[in-house]
Amino acid sequence: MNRILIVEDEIAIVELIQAGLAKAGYAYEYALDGAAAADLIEHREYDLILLDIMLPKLDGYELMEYIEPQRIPVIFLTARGATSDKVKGLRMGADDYIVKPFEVDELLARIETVLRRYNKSQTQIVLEDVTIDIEARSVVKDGAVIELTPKEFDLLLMLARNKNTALYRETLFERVWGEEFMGNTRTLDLHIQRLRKKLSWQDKIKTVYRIGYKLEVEP
Amino acid sequence: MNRILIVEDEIAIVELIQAGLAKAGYAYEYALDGAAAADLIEHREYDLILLDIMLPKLDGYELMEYIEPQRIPVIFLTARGATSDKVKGLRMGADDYIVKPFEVDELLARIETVLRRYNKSQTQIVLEDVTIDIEARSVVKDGAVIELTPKEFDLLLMLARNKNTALYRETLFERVWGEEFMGNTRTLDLHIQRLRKKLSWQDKIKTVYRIGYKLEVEP
DNA sequence: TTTCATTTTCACAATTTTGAAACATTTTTT
DNA sequence: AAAAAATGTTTCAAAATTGTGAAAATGAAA
Repeated sequence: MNRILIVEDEIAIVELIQAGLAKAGYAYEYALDGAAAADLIEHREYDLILLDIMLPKLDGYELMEYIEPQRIPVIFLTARGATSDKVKGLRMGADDYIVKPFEVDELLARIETVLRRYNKSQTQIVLEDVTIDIEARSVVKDGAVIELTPKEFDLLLMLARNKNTALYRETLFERVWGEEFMGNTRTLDLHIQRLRKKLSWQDKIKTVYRIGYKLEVEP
Repeated sequence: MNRILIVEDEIAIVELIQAGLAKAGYAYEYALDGAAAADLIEHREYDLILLDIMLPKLDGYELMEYIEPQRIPVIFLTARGATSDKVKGLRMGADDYIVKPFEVDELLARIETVLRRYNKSQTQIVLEDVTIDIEARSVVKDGAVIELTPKEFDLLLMLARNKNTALYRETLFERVWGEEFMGNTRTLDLHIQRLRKKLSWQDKIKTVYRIGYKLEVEP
């Protein structure tokens, strides 16, 4: 889950943004002035910062200079809509510049775009002690790489994307193998067993009798 | 020098953009309809595409689907300013979305931002003990120059720009060789082997069975 | 034309993945 | 409790994929 810092002194706008971020599934914190923001940035890790320019104590530009060397992406969020302001903000290293008032949906789409550009977006699925990196097609458990074959990986991905949902054997087979399922083979079972063994997930990959399988992890 | 493609059917706007790009020192070409654009994209290399949505023959969205797998950054440039349009464009994979009429200076600043984030403006890529100089087309490892042939260099660059991502053989072949991949040749494998040997990267250039190859380095 | 570096093809080797078969075990139904 | 149905396990060889060495093709430079 991506962590976002909101730096903004108008509490109404903070609340507006918060609601949007929560709905989209981001973790967030906020700071109401520049000094508080600097403090948070120093002590915590963020994937993205939403930054107002006009702030008490330390303004957005000053803060930007402080953030830049840390290479955390920044979206300016401000009432100053003059082209010269936008150019200044972007030249300073911001990744986007949104003028108030804005629509939350556009903000969310632009956040997604910036995170995607930085490869910080949803290329990873974390399930308790296991991390699946979809782009790298790798799986790490407790810091150790688990080698999976292509079919095993695809199967795991399918289970992971539908965690805590019982999936029909037919569904699993058809989606992973891309061909119709005729029930007289032990192929799917075999792959499930191999996954269970490799991940030590005998307990987490549950058999749902007469239905199929379910990956049971913390929600 | 970065190469930019303008896809836009209003000649007045093309001229406006051209003037800006020229002043800022970019190389550019333009297409007045979607079909012409697709043709250019197929035969030439661009670092960025400025894309109008409403176009004759093939619209911007359709073109976007064609561009996306090639990972060329795109800025939508359009009169459609509704939030839903912006969200759609950005979700499709665009890197920015600018509503007409716009100011050229803002466009230039946003182009700069996108190129900066894609490391397209950078001339060096450093991967642990190896430095790739894109302009000089040279590779240095532990201070010593490694001589690579053109194909080897292009292949390495492709892997380096997508480090820690498993790339399909088809993708690699098509992007490095610029022609369609028909699976019955060992050419790609051979070049991979040569790269591994020359860089002593047997362990870093991983084979991803049934998929392709992946350059695995520190993130 | 000859030369030389580069790229590709070919044939085969080595490796990895996969699923069939046969049988064991568990769960549900009768 | 027995029968039936479904799922789990083990083994192993075929199939698919990738690696490799030698030789041929290509193409630019001398």
